[in-house]
Amino acid sequence: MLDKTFSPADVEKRISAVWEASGAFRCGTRPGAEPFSIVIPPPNVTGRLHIGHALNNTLQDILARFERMRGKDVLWQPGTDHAGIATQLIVERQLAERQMSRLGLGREKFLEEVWKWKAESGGAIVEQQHRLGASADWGRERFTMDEGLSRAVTKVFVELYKQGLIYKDKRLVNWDTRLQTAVSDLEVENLEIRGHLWHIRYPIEDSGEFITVATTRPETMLGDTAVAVHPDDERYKALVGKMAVLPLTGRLIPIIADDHSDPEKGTGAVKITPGHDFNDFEVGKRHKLPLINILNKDGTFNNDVPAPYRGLSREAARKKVLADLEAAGLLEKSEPITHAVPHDEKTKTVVLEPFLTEQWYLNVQPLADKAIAAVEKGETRFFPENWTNVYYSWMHNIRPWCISRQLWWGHQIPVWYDADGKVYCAETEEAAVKLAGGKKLTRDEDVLDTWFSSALWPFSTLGWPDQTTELDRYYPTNVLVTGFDIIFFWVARMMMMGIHFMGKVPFETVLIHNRVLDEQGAKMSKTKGNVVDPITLIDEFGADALRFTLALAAGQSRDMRIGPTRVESGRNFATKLWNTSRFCEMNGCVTVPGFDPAGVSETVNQWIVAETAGAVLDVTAAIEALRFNDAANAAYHFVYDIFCDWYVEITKPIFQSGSESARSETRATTAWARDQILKLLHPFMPFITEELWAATAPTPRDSLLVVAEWPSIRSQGAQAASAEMNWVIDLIKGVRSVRAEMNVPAGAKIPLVLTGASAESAARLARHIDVISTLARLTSAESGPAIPKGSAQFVLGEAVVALPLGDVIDFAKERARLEKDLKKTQDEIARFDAKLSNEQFVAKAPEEVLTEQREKRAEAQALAARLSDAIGRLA
RNA sequence: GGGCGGUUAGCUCAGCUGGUAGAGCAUAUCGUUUACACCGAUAGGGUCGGAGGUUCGAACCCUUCACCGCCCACCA
Repeated sequence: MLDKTFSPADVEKRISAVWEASGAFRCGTRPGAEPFSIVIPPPNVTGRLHIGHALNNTLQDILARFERMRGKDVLWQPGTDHAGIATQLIVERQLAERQMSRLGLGREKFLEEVWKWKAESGGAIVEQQHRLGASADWGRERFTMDEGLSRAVTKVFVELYKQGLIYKDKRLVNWDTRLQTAVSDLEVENLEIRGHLWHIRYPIEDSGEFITVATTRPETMLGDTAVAVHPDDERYKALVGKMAVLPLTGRLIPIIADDHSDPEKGTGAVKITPGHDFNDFEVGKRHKLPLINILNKDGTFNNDVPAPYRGLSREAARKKVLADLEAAGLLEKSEPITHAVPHDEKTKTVVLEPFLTEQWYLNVQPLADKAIAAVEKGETRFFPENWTNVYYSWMHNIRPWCISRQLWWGHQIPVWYDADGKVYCAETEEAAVKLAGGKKLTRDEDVLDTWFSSALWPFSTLGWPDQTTELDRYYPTNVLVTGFDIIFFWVARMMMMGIHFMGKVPFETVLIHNRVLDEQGAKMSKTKGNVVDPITLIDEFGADALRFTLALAAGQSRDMRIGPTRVESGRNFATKLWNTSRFCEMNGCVTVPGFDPAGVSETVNQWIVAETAGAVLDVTAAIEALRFNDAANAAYHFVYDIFCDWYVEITKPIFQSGSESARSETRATTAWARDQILKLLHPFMPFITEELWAATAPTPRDSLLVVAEWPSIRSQGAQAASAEMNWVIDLIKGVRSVRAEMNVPAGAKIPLVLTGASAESAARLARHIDVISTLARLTSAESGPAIPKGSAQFVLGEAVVALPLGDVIDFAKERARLEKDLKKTQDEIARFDAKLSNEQFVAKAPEEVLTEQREKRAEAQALAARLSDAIGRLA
């Protein structure tokens, strides 16, 4: 017997264990079956599941479970990412709390600490994925720093190096002054902030004149090596070639002409600081200017600036430079402006500086060309399609990828140097030493960008570089499910690496899902404190409720809003499902082995079979089309509006007073329909459906629901049955509506007379009299020739339904109600007439539209006639 | 500066190839009839952001404007 209420917590825990023990999530157990594979976007191993993950994982799980039920050999590949910077930062912070430091520990000890932290916290997010019900092949879980994946990383690096695509270069990078590592362009976020534009006078050598430059970063003037003006700028033509005296340093710097200078901006003269500005670096190269580095790695000023500024932070230096310029009378003015300043994309802090360092770069251009072509050829498709443009625009403007990081946590670069600094790139130290002819070598200290290993995920997790059977069977994967924020970071790079190393795109479809916002539509962030924790939601409402809510919200728009009130309605739906299953159980609706839905003879059963078949088609088509919201909606509508509201209600009088054969057929059909519902909902709500699947069967089922067969239904006589049941439903609805408007007490039973009815309608009434009487609360229901006095009336098809209410009826009210309906109908007719008398419309509209309009007009006409007839009879 | 989304019922959103709008939540009224008050019945509620245009016909196509949001860019 099912409990009175559904308690998700107990059930989820138990069912999880059952699935795990059954091996249902394992790939490769269905040898002949068509493979279907998805790789999970690996979350940060030490992270926590956030609502975005919950959405992402839910959608993947829906696909995995759906395809598994359709008989495919499903591999959903799970795993986690080492997340270099984020993880290293956390561990450094923890060390700081214990008065220890990374540098103090040294590389080896520090890495031990990180591994320890990974071991401690690394299970958490995977545990959370389990709680969500993720049906990944957990036995195959991978970590980007696993031995096998590390081998893939090394091999890829070495190959790319040999191909000349990886090289070392000394140029400006985005330097994180806090972590003291390079970061890639993608990790920089330009944020608008309020600042000032300072106008500074640079004296011209041997003259009393000045040239005024405008800058938002006055402190960098200490590293200026030129002033640039536009070649065509008449104001400054005479000054080109002269020297300016750089204030505070006394250095002489040339005034040069360069297109970079924009006469419209600032003063039209721009200070050039090649060591600390990307544009100026280029200008410097063009004009062979010296490059002065004025910063230490931590962002403080170094010894190449005049003594008073040495050791100052950037902020302090700015203050002092401005004060000193002011004192020297060289600060002309400052105007407040808002301008974009590079921030660290994760922490939103101003820790980045353009900084001259030597780094490893990957020339991605040739890989990008192939990756673009693959999408153009349709080998990989984005869904929704408009994300293709985002992919293209970035790929078309791709720049060399800075892949080295000055961190310790990550894949150490497989490069060794001899005493002369000569490079030996090899997969192992032994191989490098061999290359070097036995010389003593030291390894490159740096590690690779985290995304370098993530880029290999679709094949490294399948065993590459070994030629495994999994690689053969599951690559390329079918669909990648991810958010738009990592199209560049991850999707694009997987495309490039996949094509380059596997010769094939890594996935056929890229499903870009919504970004999750809070209920007010704000981006969730820890600082704002509006983060919705999916685990809290699961605790409160159950995993099924959360999943269903997420699926329902997963439309094609860019964002979705999620919060407790929405999940609550998902919970209510789960409860509904639970309760309707209890109803089935209480009425002895037990699955009948070998039940043939096409063989039922009761009209209502034929109807529910047809409706079920329709729902199966809708849900199936929607999931296939990756339209999760449509799929969830179709299932919801069927369960709620068709099964619970009508079928179950209609079966009540049958169970109570139907014939033995009708009752037994209806029991079997109800059980069957409930089973189909459990199947349809399983991808969305796996726990409760699996629980009900077992609990509603008197003897153990042939299989768990998770591996049950996805329904495909044929039904017969559907159209006639549907027409009949829809007529019955409309009749009941009509009565209920009149009762409500006439304020007939809910407890009061009333008689019904069907007048002007066709033989078919009369027969329908007779056939379903029990059902109609119960659901419409009638004392009697019969066909009759005339409308009794004192009747409320409504039109049903060709017939008029009369409800003789006697004293209860309020004639004024009834008249008003009917007149309102009549008015509405007449307006409709007028609209049809206007249309149909429009020659243009008649001439140009397609025949079927015309016919349809004529039919609708005729219907409305007939309805109007009956309504006015009814009104006439009231008098 | 370039690009992309969005603007539909009080709120959150559907509306796939053009035939004058749907759901959930919320609201109102009624309600304990064999599951379910995490419920049921009934009802109200929209000039589909504005303005033009194409069309017999536009929420849907085109132009333009407005507002909101996102992404990219070498914005001193």
